[in-house]
Amino acid sequence: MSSPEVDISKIALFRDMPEADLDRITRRLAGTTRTCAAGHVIAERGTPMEGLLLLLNGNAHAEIVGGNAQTMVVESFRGPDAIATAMLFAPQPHFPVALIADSPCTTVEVPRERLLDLAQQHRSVLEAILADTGRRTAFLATRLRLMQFASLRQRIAVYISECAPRTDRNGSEYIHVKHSRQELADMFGVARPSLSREIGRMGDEGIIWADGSTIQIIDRSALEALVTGCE
Amino acid sequence: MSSPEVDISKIALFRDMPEADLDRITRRLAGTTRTCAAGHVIAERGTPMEGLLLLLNGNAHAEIVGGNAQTMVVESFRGPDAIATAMLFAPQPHFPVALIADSPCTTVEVPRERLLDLAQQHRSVLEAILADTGRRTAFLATRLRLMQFASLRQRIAVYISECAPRTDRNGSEYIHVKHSRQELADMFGVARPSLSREIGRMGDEGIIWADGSTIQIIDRSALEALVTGCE
DNA sequence: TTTCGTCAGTAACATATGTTACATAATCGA
DNA sequence: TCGATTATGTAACATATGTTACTGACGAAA
Repeated sequence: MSSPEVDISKIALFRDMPEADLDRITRRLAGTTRTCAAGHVIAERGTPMEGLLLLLNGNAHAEIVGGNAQTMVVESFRGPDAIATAMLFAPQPHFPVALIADSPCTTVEVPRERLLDLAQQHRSVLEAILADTGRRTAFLATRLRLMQFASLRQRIAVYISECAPRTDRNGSEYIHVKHSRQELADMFGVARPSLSREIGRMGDEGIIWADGSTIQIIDRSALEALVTGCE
Repeated sequence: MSSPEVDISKIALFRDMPEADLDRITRRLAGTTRTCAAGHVIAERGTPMEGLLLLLNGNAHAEIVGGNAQTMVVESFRGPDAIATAMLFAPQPHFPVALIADSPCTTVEVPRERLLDLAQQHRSVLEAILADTGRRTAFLATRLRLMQFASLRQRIAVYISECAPRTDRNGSEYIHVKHSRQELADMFGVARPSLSREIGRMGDEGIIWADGSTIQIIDRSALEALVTGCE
């Protein structure tokens, strides 16, 4: 393990930090990286957290696992990024979700005390940590509201309107879906056939038209009505 | 508005702060308190946050409001306490939930920059803020998991087993429910008749026996099986 | 006591989503 | 190109919960 593999300068948390400090941290972390093959579990739910987990490279996602095989994907990460910032300082810090590698991942841990030192020394780090935890809290609260009060149809509508649609020459709007139906279903927290059925119905009613990874927006106002209905 | 009404020394966030600093903050905040009558809205969802909201006295609760009349109570606060710590430093800080006064409330706001200063000066404040945000994130994640993967019956079982039961002379365990059925239903995020029905069924099956605000645990192992089934 | 309003239980029905199974289409490797 | 695997659409049925409406119990006010 040589130090060049550790490059934390691209992580938003350390964006405004003096280079000297970055170097010091990097040197300390050198040789403590861990790797994880694609598809494997980086951390299960409940794993105690000793420090801040940095995803140096590779992609991963966080998922909530139910009693049965059902899962819900909560968030996706592309390295380099800091993971689970918010939980690190909770009374008994542990991963609230399972963390799965989507591609080969390299990770490293910054000890908690070290991070606190940095936050006190550098206002930018302090603000970055707090901004990050705030962002994730907002995300979870929104997610909770959507899961509780929005129908699957509404969640689909929200998703589509968040994917910036492109307009072709004929003036019709369409989006390109970057996920399989199973992945979409996991993101929405429903079973795959339920998603297919609902997309089918929305097609029957002339709201959208789905063909593979392309979804065309037929009735934009109907779509917007669905979105406003749950915000 | 005289300063004695502002007493922030009981707020966990400032627990370990030197008295001199406490006094300084208190003096600054004097005269800027706001009051809110019972049942009224302290802050709607989406209200921009300028600073940290301190609930000096009174009780309040946070609720997520759906498109229809449905609501879900997310958290309850008893003053003095700090509210929505986590959101304050998000990119565009705003209340992710609605905040409702349960009894007459007095609140005051600590400007964000002031709080950042304190966090940098006093490690205890820094740790308290981070611990608080972490705690709430964990809470939301757990809540999300329960709402997504646990049936109403399981959520009832979790609730009951979290209410420390008392054992009477005959050895039977019972709990005292401090909420009306409507309040319980709101906490579970379901309609009141659905809750009644499920409690009734659990009674039929000999798991619990509910009589008004008293719930007796008949079959503790069945209850525990429900709880383990969703963790 | 009577009356009125609130709370809680219940039943009938409506709806959303899960579950299972199957057929077809798409993709990929040999 | 072929066969195998995987992804997707679809249908029939099961289940959980929402919705509405009614009833009785209880407590406060007249």
